Amino acid sequence: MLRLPLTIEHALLGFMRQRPMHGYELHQQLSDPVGLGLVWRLKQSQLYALLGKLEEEGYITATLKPQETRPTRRVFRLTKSGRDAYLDWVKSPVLHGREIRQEFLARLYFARQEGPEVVAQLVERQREASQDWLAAQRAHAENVHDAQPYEWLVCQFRIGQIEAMLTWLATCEQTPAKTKPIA
Amino acid sequence: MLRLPLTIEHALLGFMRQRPMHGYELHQQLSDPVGLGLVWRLKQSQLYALLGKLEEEGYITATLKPQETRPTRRVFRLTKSGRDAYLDWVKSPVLHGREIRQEFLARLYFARQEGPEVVAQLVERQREASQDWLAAQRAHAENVHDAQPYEWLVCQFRIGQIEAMLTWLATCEQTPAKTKPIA
DNA sequence: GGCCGCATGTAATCTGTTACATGATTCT
DNA sequence: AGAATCATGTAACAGATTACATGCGGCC
Repeated sequence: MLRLPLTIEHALLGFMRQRPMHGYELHQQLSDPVGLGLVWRLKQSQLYALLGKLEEEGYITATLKPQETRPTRRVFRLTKSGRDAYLDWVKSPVLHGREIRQEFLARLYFARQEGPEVVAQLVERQREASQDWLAAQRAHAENVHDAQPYEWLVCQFRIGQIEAMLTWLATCEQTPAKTKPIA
Repeated sequence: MLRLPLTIEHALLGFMRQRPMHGYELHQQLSDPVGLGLVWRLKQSQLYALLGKLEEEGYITATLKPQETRPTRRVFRLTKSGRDAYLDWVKSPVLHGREIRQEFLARLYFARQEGPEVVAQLVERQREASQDWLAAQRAHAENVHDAQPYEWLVCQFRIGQIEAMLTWLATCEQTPAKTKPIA
């Protein structure tokens, strides 16, 4: 399986997994002010560029849907390769603290739509990764305590951020997605 | 006073404030593994590009220093405008949570070299800003609690990060820079 | 009549990264 | 002999942002 860099491309795949969508619709989904729009934003032109790239690389295919009065839509759907890349992404932890704000929150968004098991898996794997970071930073902080006060402060900052994240991860598991009313 | 975007350019000014430096030396300072290298890194080519820009915009001036066996150095020093921009920067809080990891830690690095009063001012102003963020996020979290669980989780995450930051800010003030031994 | 929404993009610009180029000196 | 350090950059490419282009329909 090909591997995209861990970026917003996967979020696009995530939307197309819900159902086939055209560019304009994807942009609206992405801009939802109570959804992914909270953590990531993308210019329209950039979106079309990324869709072109995803198509070239075989993660999605386009079919034309002529409209009566509007311009013809290009509707994109996932290929097998796109589905695999997405499913791998949505369960994987991020590897650096700096990626949590956007990348992890995006994964969580889609994991919640996949269901509680996927959320649990994502959260658990992220917890393990984060605990490793924490241990490393703590060890490092001890070594440099007196000799390198600035480095120590940087460590302390990171330790605090990671601890807060671990606490928060627990609440993620306990916060279910809105369940659809059984109409 | 002209205003640069809040970025690494100011850190370059900060080094040149300590003493005039040439490009290669700036790059070494910036890459110090127990100093700014912990939070920001810059490619050599990018550094030279930024120095050119800073010179064009009048924040620094260059003088040539021929070496005997090595290539001639271009030594940069701050202009009045560069000094002003730096001094304003090093005392100002960052305006978004995402800027703390790099931008704030960089300011702290230089504030510590300016002395405890500058650290105190930077920390105090950042605390005020962060407390405002915190209040806003808390208010928002209450409003969306049941209706928008994902948005609520995003809020909770931010609240946790800001709280951890506020705790850490206190330790910043209490951690003095290495004092030079009175040789 | 003028602006907003729909739906597609292209072109120019800016920014940053990677790689290359030069050439002497000191370290292994 | 070969690698690393000193010291300057340039050139080519990749990525993202900004602005522009088109054209119809509905709303105020």
